[in-house]
Amino acid sequence: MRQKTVRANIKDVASVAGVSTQTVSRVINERPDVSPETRKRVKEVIEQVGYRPSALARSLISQRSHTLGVVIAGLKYIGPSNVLSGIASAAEEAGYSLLLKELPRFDANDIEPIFQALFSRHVDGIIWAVSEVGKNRNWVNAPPLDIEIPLVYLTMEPQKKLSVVSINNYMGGRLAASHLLEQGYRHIGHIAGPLEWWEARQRMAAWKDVLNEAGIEVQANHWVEGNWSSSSGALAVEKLFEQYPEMDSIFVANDQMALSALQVIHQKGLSIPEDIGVVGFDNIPESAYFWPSLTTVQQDQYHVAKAAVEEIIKIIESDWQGLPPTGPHTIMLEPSLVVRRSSSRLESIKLENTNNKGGGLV
Amino acid sequence: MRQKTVRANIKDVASVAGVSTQTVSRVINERPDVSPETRKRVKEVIEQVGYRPSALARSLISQRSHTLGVVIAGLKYIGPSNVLSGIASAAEEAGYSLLLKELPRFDANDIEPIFQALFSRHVDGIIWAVSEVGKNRNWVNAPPLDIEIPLVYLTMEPQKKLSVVSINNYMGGRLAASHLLEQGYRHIGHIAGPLEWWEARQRMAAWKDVLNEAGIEVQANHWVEGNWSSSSGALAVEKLFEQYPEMDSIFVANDQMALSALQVIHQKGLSIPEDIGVVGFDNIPESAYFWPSLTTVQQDQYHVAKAAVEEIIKIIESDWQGLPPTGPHTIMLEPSLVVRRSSSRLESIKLENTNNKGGGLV
DNA sequence: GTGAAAGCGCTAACAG
DNA sequence: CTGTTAGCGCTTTCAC
Repeated sequence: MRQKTVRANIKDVASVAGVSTQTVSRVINERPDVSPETRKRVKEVIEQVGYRPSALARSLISQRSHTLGVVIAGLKYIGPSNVLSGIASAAEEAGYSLLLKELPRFDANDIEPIFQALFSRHVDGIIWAVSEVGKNRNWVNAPPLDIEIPLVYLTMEPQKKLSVVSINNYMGGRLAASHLLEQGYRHIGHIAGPLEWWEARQRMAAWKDVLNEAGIEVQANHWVEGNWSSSSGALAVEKLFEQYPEMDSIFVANDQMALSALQVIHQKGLSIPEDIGVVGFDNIPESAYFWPSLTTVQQDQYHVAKAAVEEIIKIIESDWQGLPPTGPHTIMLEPSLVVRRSSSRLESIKLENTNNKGGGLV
Repeated sequence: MRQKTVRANIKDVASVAGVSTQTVSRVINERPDVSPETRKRVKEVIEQVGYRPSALARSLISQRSHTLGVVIAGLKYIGPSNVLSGIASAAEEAGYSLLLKELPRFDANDIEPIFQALFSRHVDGIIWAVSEVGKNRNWVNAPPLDIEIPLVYLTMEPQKKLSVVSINNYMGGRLAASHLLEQGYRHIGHIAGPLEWWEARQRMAAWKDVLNEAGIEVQANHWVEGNWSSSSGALAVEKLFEQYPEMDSIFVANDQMALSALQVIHQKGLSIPEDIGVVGFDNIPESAYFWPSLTTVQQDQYHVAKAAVEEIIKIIESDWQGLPPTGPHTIMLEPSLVVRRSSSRLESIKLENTNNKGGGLV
């Protein structure tokens, strides 16, 4: 019972204006070779009948959709949604639309239908914005279909043959651990993210390296694995206190876990940062209002996302212009440290000097 | 310098299989009227040449894209991203793709290009998932273009002629205020969200009504307006203490502001919930780990979103089947109260009885 | 400057 | 059961 199309099409415009469809086409594409009068008349008719060119028909013939596929997971978490926000605004700015697919899980491996759906809608490129977790990158060197379009990955171990854009998690971990050393802490524990995650492994490796370089031996009882959630953080910190009683500070792999760590430490009657220093990772907006305000590593997801969009559009445009394909790039953005109360044992530290978002209540 | 199309199309399949394109079409659409042998052969060829039907071409001819437009704002906040997550999974389940547009601001009013972009890509329906803020609904009764496709709004004042899906914010506010009364608090202050927001007005109105019904007079100095952010919450609570010294509890319009309220109250040396009770709104995952854990109103954004998708798909399918258009619906989902430590002055209260997400550390 | 014809990849309608 | 013809809405030759 499909109804006949109601919206005006190029033919309607042509016949009302008394010209051919080609002429209308020329007008809407702002081509030079149309006489001013004709152009004016056609434009009026377009206004009048409310004509809107069909991007679908255009894509079909031009083989370009000006649409990017975005694959993401965990939108209910703040990180991925920041990423998506960055992708959306960068794409908008560049005149591209976004076709969104959310994976049901971070380590979903049934990706073929995803690619199918995106290909069949002729996206010009794909941004794979799912963090590297477990074996969810197994397919990258043996893709499910021939991927003949640009593909940029967000947040994964750089690989020669792939375009990857990521925050440098390892450097972030180093910032955190080094800072605790500078503050005079020497027994620095670690609450890791789930080690299936590349990001968690990087942060942990940095912590180890920094301590080793300072001549401090890292032992198996000095760290515990969490799962990013606040509840896992609470369990982890309890365990850490048990197995590492000399501990005087903790580098926690994200702010959510750090939040519950703060709470457990309070309950033990210990004071922060005097007895125990705490540093988190992410700089979620609330962390400035934790009690005490949380020192943390700032990673700018929004700009990583922008960089990814810019990269993919560069590739698309250049290979549409027949330019030689630029080889795959790796782009690593550097995180920064936001120093707040939870780690500031030395009074000389100036708080919030790396962050303009308004200070915590110290 | 556009390259000739590389991907196999229906003609290629047809000629390799030695049948007409029509037969191939019948096979990919699982039509019954194809002989088993032909079907088998065609399917083999499809496999072999890696043929993927073009959704674009199909949409063009069938006038259906199986794509939904989603317009949203503030993706970097947790609420909107939860909403989007719900929309994404419900759409996926129903076999629809999503074309995403993020508005640069909640009260953006330059919506015509948004509609253009969505229409020109022939979306089957639009979910307007931007909260009602200020005058950003001015256009609903005089749309920028003829909107001939289903449109469902999320989170706005119900209107007779529109399909609206929302959490019942007013009831949420009532739950919060009533709970504080039950706990024996009598001087209940309020930190409102920005009153440009419909949701903020609803929550505030409920607070007023509940107090009035209990015979408590609400005065202008009993509330302060914030802007949803933690920093505004800190300022608001300071101001509230000044202008309403007898205050013994606060209903805060979201959890972020409640977080900084807790912090300020601590700094004043007051104890929660004994001296001051606090109730928030949203139930963000961290709120169970605030200090003390936060009583709050749970609104299930994810399910609101699902309801919206189901509603719009119902409309789409029914008017594609030529059924009489079902009139616009209003769907209101009820929030629930999650009782935690920050408001539990009476010991008899059982904590966390309405929430299965694992308790706060009380 | 402008138009006619062909076709992007697919499906509806009708033959046979 | 299967093929032919036409055409979705647009753009790209190539005439005139």
